[in-house]
Amino acid sequence: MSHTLGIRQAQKQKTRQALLDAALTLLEEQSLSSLGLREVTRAVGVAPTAFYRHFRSTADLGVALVEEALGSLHPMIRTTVSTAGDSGERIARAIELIARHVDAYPAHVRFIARERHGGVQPVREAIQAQLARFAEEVKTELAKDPESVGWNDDDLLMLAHLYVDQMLITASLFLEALEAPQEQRERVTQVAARQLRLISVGRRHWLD
Amino acid sequence: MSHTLGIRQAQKQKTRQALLDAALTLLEEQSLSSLGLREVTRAVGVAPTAFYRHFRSTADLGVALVEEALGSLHPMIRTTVSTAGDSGERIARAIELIARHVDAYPAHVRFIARERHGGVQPVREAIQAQLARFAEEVKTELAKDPESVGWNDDDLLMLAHLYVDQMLITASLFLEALEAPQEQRERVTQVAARQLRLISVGRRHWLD
DNA sequence: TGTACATCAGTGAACGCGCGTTCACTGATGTAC
DNA sequence: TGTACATCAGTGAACGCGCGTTCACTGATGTAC
Repeated sequence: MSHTLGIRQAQKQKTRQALLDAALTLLEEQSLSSLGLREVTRAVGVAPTAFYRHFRSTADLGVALVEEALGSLHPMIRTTVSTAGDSGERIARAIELIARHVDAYPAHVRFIARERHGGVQPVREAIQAQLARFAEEVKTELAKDPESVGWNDDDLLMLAHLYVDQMLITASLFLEALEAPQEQRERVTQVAARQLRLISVGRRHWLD
Repeated sequence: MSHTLGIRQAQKQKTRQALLDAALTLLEEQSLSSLGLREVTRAVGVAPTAFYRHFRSTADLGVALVEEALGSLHPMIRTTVSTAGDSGERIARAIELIARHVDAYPAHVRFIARERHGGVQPVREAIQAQLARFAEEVKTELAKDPESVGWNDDDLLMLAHLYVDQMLITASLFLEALEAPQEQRERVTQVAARQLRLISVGRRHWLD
């Protein structure tokens, strides 16, 4: 008994997704706190009142966008941290993954960077919550690493946050370089790699 | 021949400052891209049209706020980096300074964190420019440190950026903890100190 | 010092416009029998 | 399978409101003589 969604539900989801997509596009050039409900419905081609069938407000839509942008990222982050290979390879792989993600979902990345400290409280909180989850997951993976022998919980979490923050900084730099010449993107890659390397050197000698 | 400003100029500056102050207060709960010119003038108690005597637009006012928030920070940052003492003392002093700054100018700090990736391009660019200056200045101070013997320019700038980003992350954490119990503020202090310590360990062993 | 004119920060009315929200509605889809 | 009723995603008109910008203005301050 497979669950075919029903025509009505399927159409509703399609409209909802169209609203999310349109909002994300509009948010490339403004903040959520200035995004108008009418702008969004106009871009989709539905009546303004249709908006209310899906979201209470643009803030509510913003929270849904956080889920869309970050919800699916957990497995990727886990595997990136726990990937095999020596330190240099792991760093290169992680940065490559970030670069690809920014290429594939630039609007999502921009949205998160922008609204992390943005003017809409529920959205800020949703992002903080997801990032805290990331940090916990990174910590769990770090704990399994042989390099973490002798580390206490607080220090592992501290390091996990450092990695998560660094990931966002790097993503944000790639974003700024999206339409820049290849040369600049390579400079970002290099700087990000060196920063991660410095952190991993610090990690290796933490218990000295 | 001291330069007393003249009554007219003095009054004009006073109004301009009142507009900046009112805007900063309003921006605690929204982003610049949704800040209205009428909101600001209403808060000050002048006619909406008076706004144009001082700024072309709210974006223009935002750029002025960047200057106000970051322009005066350069000497503080220079001295913090180049301060004497062992590594632990320097870290504690730097974090103490950040905490005090956030206490003294919370609205400025929030504004910078919010608009660094915000929806108003000229403001974003003004912030990036100031942060790039900070990084250059930190690099210059780092270069004078005996620990930097053997470091090349790229690595020094990479480290400088790491410090600047870390400073913003820490400031932002203190901001979130502003009205939280003292306990949480101490946790922020501890995590920030450990992260800086890890970076300084990495720095010490960079050339191994 | 006094006078006549210039400057210009702030005013207040007016404008057209798009906003968020309400409401009763329509008609395709879903469901019960 | 066919019929009668229920559901509900999307509509369209209407509302009151605050927005940014224009314009000609006022009256205190500044300047030239």
